[in-house]
Amino acid sequence: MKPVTLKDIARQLGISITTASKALKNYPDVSEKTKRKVRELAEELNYVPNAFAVGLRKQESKIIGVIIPTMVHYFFSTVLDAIMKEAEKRDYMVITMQSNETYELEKRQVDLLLNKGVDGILISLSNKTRDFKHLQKVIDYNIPLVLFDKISKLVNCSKVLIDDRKAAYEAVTYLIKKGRRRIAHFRGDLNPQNSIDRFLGYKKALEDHGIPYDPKLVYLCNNNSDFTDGYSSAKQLIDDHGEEVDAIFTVNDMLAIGAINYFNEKGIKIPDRIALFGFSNWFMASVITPSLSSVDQNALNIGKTATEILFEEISCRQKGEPITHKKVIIDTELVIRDSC
Amino acid sequence: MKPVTLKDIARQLGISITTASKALKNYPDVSEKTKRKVRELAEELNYVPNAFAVGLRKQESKIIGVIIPTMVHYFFSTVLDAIMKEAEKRDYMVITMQSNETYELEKRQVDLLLNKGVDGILISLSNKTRDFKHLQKVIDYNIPLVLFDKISKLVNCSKVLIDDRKAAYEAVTYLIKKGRRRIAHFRGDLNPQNSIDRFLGYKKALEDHGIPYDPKLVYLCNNNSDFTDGYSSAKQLIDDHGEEVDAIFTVNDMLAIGAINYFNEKGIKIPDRIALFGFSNWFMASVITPSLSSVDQNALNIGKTATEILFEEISCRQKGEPITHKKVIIDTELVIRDSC
DNA sequence: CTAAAAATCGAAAACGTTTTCGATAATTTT
DNA sequence: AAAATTATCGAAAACGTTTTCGATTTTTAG
Repeated sequence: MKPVTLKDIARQLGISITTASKALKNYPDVSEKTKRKVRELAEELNYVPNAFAVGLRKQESKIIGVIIPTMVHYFFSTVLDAIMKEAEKRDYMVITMQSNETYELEKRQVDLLLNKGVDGILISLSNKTRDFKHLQKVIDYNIPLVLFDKISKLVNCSKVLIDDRKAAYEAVTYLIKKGRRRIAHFRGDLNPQNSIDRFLGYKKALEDHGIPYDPKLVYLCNNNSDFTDGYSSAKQLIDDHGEEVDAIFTVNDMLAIGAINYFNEKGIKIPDRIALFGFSNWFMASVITPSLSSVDQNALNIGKTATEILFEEISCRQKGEPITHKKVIIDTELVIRDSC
Repeated sequence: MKPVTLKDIARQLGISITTASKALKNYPDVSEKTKRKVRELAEELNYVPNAFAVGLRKQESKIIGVIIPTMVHYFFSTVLDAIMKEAEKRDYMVITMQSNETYELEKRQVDLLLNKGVDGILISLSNKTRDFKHLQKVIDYNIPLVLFDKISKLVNCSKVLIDDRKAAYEAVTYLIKKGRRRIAHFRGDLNPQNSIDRFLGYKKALEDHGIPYDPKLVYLCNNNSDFTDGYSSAKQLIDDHGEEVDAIFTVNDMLAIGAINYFNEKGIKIPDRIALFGFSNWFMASVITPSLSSVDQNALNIGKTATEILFEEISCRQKGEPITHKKVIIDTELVIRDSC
């Protein structure tokens, strides 16, 4: 079974391919009668335009590309969900690629997407990306590009992100308002800007409320993909400081959950003896006992906004209008649960 | 900045487009000297073949399509991870679509993928899909199709799935071997075959070990996307049967975790007083306290195998060889943790 | 040195669509 | 009835690649 082409329709109706094409596109120089006949036959034969031919001719693919560090992650799969739904609304399809947190893959995937002729690209950068030539290439090719979540200030394009520093500040301030004074922080790796900003927000909240910042209360947790790191850091924290510490703000929910497991095991009461505040509002935060307070990143909104901006730029480009880049900060929200 | 074409290369070297193309494709009727010159210039100019033109000419897209009910789900995002990695190995890209568990979307998305000229399609069917004309269309178009996880016996194509009945049988048998006698079952909706099979496995395990099947111990949980259903069913179970019940086998981990939350709250000891066994081996199962025993579905293996079969069929089709459909059962594994 | 064989190249068609522009036919105006 | 206008159509080029096949040149064989 071969797909139906304009040629088939034209031949059956005894008209030219040109007229058939124009009839379907509702050109004014085709009679109503012919238009009707063409449309009816096209419907009957289930005609769909060949995407390669259209792409070749019009230089547009109706596809956008997305590159994320990893798929298997509540935040990213949620963002992707929003992206796909926005794309679908506009009859667009989405090619997704995983950089696996490596620069080489990310670079290669940008090339692949460009060569596929995608009409726009969304990227959340890998932690290891320090060089931006691959992104400059996208810009040089005049393909709309929007960075989200993991962005870089060095690239001249639209960006959608949250204010990590402010969000962390609010979370820690909440703990302080609840009477906590010795607040530890489990911070993340030094690379991604996010964890630095969250740390800075933590520090600023302490200072603004007259609580001295104590570096001995900050623990570096390198391995974010596992909750054992949170577990062992919690143990270390108790060993180091004993009864003194009354709260922990963690750079993500995984670490907090590791800590909760440790405290549950040792019979250390949450939140009475120690309170916890996570970050990301992972699905799991609502499921663990006690449930975990966390900062909601509004992943759906990030995905939706980034995609909307991308399509604005795509439409500008098609109309030949100049493109103005935007930087949008998505609001975060404190979700308060039993852990504090 | 315009992409480089064969024409550009040909002109700069004073040769024909034909020769340039053949040089890059290593045809035997091009001299080594010309080949070298073409290849060097192509490298220098960063030439990449236009995907539309290649697609139009060769009738292949180097893209496969994937339709899943939802992206935001540990199982599906893991399968997708495997699919994307297998595709990448073969220089293929993946277009993903979400049916959102509706037949209409699934049907529409199949059409969109076909019209995009994808070289193959992987689908995990929506719960609501009862009609398979859209899949028959794929087969009629001679596009390789592989169903995974949520499959249908009525479609003549390759399939990759687990043996739900056997897996449930093994899980319940494990509980019995551990001395449990009154084993309840939280079952899922009636629609997807999976939950029926898991129920049947549960029932058969009881019967094979001389434990009478008691329908009063089976609870229907409709809402799988939330753990409140597991919570309330656990409460109901205790209200109905009190001390009598000593284990629960749940159709998924979400329900088990809801139940754990209830038992933790009421001080009902797990596994002493009641044991639990989940299904899917969700990431969360290892994180909750007590950690949850579960059936691992081997999502990575499902994705990998399905994709491998798809590419085999794609390659057969290209060579004009006949395609033989396969049905592969992926092994599941009991992951024993603290809940039993 | 000629004939046959081999090596090297390029013209042209094809994939299916879109769009420009010129041609013809039908209609209206003078 | 002739001229001008309008309505309707189709030929052809273009998008960039691949592949067939014929043409030319070079090499080898006789």
